[in-house]
Amino acid sequence: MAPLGRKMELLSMAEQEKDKKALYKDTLALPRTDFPMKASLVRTEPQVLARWNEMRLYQRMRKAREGKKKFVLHDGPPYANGHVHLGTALNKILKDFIVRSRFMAGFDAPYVPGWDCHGMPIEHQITKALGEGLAATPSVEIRRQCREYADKFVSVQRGEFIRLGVVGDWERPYLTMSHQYEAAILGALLDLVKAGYIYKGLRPIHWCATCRTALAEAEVEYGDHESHSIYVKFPVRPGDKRWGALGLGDLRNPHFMIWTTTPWTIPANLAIAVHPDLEYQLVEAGENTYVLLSDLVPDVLKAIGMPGEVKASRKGRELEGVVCRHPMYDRDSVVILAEYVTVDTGTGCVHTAPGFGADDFESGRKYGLDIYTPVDEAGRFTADVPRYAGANVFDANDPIAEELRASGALLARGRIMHSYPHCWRCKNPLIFRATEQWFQRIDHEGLRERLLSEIDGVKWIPPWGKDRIRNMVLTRPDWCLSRQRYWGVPIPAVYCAKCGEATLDARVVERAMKATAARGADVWFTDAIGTFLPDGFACAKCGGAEFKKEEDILDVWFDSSVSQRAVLEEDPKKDLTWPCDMYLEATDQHRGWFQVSLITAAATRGAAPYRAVLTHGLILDEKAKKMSKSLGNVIAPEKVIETYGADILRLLFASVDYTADIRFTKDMIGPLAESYRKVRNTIRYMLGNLHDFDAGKDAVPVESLLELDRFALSNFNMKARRIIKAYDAYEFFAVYHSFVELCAVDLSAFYFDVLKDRLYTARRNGPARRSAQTVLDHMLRTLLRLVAPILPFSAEEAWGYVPGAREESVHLTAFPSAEALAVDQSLLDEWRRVLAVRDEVLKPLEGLRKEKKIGQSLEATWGFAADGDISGFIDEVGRRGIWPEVTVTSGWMGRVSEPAPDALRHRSEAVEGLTIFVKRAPGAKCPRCWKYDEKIGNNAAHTDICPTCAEAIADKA
RNA sequence: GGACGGAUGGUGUAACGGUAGCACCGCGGGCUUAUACCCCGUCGCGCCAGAUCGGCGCCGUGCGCGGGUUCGAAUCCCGCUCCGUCCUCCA
Repeated sequence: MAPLGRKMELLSMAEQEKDKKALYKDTLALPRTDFPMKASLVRTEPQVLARWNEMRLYQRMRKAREGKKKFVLHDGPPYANGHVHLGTALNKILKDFIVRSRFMAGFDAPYVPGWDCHGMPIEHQITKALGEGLAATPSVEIRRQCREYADKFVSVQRGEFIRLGVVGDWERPYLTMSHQYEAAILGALLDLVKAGYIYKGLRPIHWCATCRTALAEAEVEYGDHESHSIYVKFPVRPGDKRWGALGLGDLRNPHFMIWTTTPWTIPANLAIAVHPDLEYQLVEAGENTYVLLSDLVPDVLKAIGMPGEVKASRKGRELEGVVCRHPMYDRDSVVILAEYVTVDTGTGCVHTAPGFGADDFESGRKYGLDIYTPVDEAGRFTADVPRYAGANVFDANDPIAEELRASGALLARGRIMHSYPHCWRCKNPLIFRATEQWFQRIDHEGLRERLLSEIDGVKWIPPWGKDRIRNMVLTRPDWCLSRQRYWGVPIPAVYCAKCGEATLDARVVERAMKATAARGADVWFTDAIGTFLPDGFACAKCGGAEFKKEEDILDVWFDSSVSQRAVLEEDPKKDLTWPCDMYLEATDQHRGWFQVSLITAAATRGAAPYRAVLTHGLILDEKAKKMSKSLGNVIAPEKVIETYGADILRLLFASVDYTADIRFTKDMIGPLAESYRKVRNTIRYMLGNLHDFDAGKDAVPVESLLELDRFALSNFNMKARRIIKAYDAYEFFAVYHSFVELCAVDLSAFYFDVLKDRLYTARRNGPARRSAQTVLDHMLRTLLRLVAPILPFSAEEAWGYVPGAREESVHLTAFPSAEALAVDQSLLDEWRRVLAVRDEVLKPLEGLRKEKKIGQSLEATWGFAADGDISGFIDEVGRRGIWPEVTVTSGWMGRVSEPAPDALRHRSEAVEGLTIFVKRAPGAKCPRCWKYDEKIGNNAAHTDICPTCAEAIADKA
């Protein structure tokens, strides 16, 4: 241990050193800025929002591009129910990236957001709240409450979208429940009616006999239910030609055997379905022969308690067209083919009642069978059904089974527990029932082909979107437009009071439309039917003059399909265009909004309403499961915003490939916030070093820039171009990655690091420092603009600190033009080699550090030995005085023939024939610039600093 | 079941059919003139060596699996697995 006195002496020397340092520190141009390193986005973002609101940013942006080429992104309306979730946030943020970046690319990019207001989820909420009172509540009152509910969430969501930084016309969004919009819906319907697209047809739906209403899938609860289980035989009609052709004439008493859990549907049986590709066996049991699916023969024989003998077998396909006799009535039941026949339950011969089952209905359609639905609203058999007319269908199960047994048609009977649909409200079991609905034809006037050719003309991003929607359109059935609901736009059809004939008349629709334009769609419910009927209106079928109003409303998809008309076409300010430039929604909208909009537009306007369609994936949780409220795995955007800020969420959405589904996990946010900090500090560093720079006065012309600066500028411009190109292609993840890499690698790790010495120690207003500042100023202003669409809050905040003249908001500026981003390719090529050499120098410097011979690189110097091209190159670059700056060393020894004994040698692998020698730099450390110099003290005025520093402060101190 | 996607290190994202790269995280070191910042190294696991360059073992080796085409495939082809969307009156 050193004696005490010695220690004190050391201390005092250290302090002296410190004083000296402090003295010269004042002569340095260290970075200075008030732009905080710590973002505090949670606090600052609302302040930025307030400023935008005050300056009316959106309106200013529009004004700034008045008369410029438009880019119209048409907003797909989110549903006005509940709070914004991550998926909606992703959608709106991507839209905002586009609106802002198209604006900055020079387009006039209006954005009118909207909401989908009608529909089930809201009605569901309201009717649930009404409970028992629902039946006594007039429909207009239910609709009023729905409207109120929608209104509430429109304002909730509007606030949330604004908080995300989404810029747009929030003062006049469109609502599908506005009078104007509702009238536009009827306007579209009117066009379709006139053109002959609309017809009335049948469709099977879930029906609650107790509530006497149709149910949506969301209102259906699946729960255990004990059903009957019966096996019933259907005799093949004697002398049936198809059967005869099978060559099975010697089999006695051929029957098809079916199994069902709903005996009450037997009266409506019209067919028996078999699988075309499966094998069926003809099994003799007792007096009869039964057609059974081979795989199920043992099970069935066991169920009916009879031994059997296989006599023959046939493919299901061969059985098509065989005619059987109905076991209860003198009627046929024909054998048909269906893919949905399964091999795990029943007999492989499926009882088919087209009026009472989904699959049955489709099969019935396909085979042209009657959609026979002899059951009324209350679930009672109609007069059409002998012996059971008026009976509740569930009550009829036993008597029907009994009748079948009595006639010998019943082979076995039991009970079965299985999952069965129930009514969400009254909890009673549901029936499936075909009902009359309004449809839009898809094959009318060649519409389907026109849809397909329109699809070809649209740009789909990503490209496979085209195949997806194409295949959907290719096979989609007619569009069922009616819904047995309250909350929507009514279908202004009328029913003849006398004969029940339904009529959808253009004149009536037109009257309804006009009244709706003035007072909203409620008019259909409030006004007398007579006000909608033209003079002398009579039933086309029976001539009756008394009518009842249709109570069904339009599918809400029809509402949103009309937005291209209601919003784009009827825009009162003429900001928007038809068609628009882009629709942007999640991939599920290929079936949804993209498709319905296309159908309505093509049918009523003859073309697609969009030029391009961009789709994104859905948000998944960490286990790659879809985020949904029912799974309880949702992360609310607010959570992210409250903790990190909207810019972080936006950055995250920018960083991922949105074309695929996006897995969203908490641990994604940490690294993201880190990238953000990197970018923020890069910006802060530039701000700090421009505190005394005014481009107007101090900028250096490009040709006079130092070579390093010219290289950095060129390199920067090249990447800036790449980023702008990525914006043009809507590849925000490419923007993000290029941007972060540019900040971290090109700027922070190289240019800024190397530049420090010059910025801090060179003469404040000397050409060397001004040269660097000129480039920094260009970089800063460009960088902020490039990042503005993705980080609008931070970019704006930083913009406020940029010294010198600037626009009021970064969001009122444009991306730099190509000319402003000049690239000197030969310089870049040359510097690629410079940087390669630099990397080779850095390696042995690290070795010196490890040996504790140096701390900072400035404590070292280096030389080289080389042969070939590289040798001349390094010499040549050295003559321009570039090496010490680029490697941050004190001086440069040049070519070394005999390395000093204390030098560290590094033979390069990357650059052939190159060896680098590094060693501690000679001389003393200049307390001002920290470089080592042998000439310290040569200057009389400043005996303790190096000549360069003495020069730098000559006119100052 | 059908249509359409997705599957690269802890995370995100790249690579004309020819060395698996970049950023972030983590870990180690340096700087204190970007002062909770910045720089460098490392980053499948383990071991050895040492002025420096490094060496060895094991597993991975394209991280969904298995085949094929090719001198050579992450990249092209085929089959399968898992996940997602749609086919459903949720929007």
